[in-house]
Amino acid sequence: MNIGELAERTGVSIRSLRYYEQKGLLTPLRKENGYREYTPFAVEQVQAIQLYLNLGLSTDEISGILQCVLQNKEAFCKDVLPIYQQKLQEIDKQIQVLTSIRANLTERIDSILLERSLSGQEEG
Amino acid sequence: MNIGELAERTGVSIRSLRYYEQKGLLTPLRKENGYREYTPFAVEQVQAIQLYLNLGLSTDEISGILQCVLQNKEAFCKDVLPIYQQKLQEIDKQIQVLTSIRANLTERIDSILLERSLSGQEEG
DNA sequence: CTTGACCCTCACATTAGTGTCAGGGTTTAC
DNA sequence: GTAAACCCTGACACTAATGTGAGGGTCAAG
Repeated sequence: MNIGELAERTGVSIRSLRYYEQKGLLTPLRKENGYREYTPFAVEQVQAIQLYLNLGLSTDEISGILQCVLQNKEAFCKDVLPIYQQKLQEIDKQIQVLTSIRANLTERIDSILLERSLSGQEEG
Repeated sequence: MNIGELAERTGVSIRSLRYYEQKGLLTPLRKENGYREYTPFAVEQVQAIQLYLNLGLSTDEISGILQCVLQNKEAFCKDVLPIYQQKLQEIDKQIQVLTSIRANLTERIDSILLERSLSGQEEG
C-alpha cells in the first residue's frame, strides 16, 4: 500500500511515517516511480511504534527493540527490560521533581490566600 | 557592575543574563562604551528570576509578575495567584500522565519478569 | 491532454533556556 | 604599545516529534 493508505489505516500522519523511516523504524520498499510500498504488516509496526512512543521511549530506543518485539513476546527480547527499567527511573525522577515543585507551589498559594484573608489587599 | 561580576555574584551564566534581558526581565543601563551597567539590586532580581524558573514558570510568565513581587509581598500582586494556580494545574496534569505511564511500565516489567521466571528464555 | 489527488525531497518552524563560537571592540596593567 | 581579560552582537546547536510549505513528479479519470 501507499503511504496515504497506511496513514489512514493507522491514524498516523504521513509526515510521521516518513520520520519513522528516517529514524530506521520503518523500511518500506520503493516502487519504480519512487513511491513507498508498505506491506500490510506495516500497520502492526506503526501501532507498535505508537505504543512505545506513548510509553515515553525515544525513536532511538524503539529502534533497538522493534524488530525483536514484532516477532516475539517482549519477555523474549533481552533489550526490552533494561530500557523499561531505565525509563522507569527517569519517570520516577521526573515525578519526584514535579512533586517537589508542586509542594512549593501549594505552599505559596496557601500563603497568599492566608495573607489576603488577613488583610484583604491586592494590586497589579 | 559589569555583567561578569553579576554572573559571578549570582552564579548565573553571562549568556543567561543576556537572555533574561532579551526577554525583558532585566534592563541594565548602558555605559558609553556599550557595556551593560547593573545596579546592586540586579542581584536580587536575578535570584528572583531563578526562583521562578525553578518553579516552572516561563520567562514570559515571570515578566508579568517580576516588577511587582520585587517591590511587594507576593500576596500583594494580583497576577501571581492565577499564574501559580495555572502552573499547579499543569504540574498535576504532568504528574497524572507520568503516573499513568509509570503504571504501564511497571506492569510490563512485572510481566516480563514473571514470564522469564516461568520459562527462563531470552534472546537479542 | 488536462485536472485533481496522490507522491517525492528538502528544509524551516515549533519549545526554552543555555552553551558555544566567530569576529570584533575596550580596558587595564605592565 | 601590547597582552590579557573583559565586553559586544549575531548566530548556530541542542531535544524530539510533528506541522507546514515550496517546488516538482505521477497517476487515474474524464
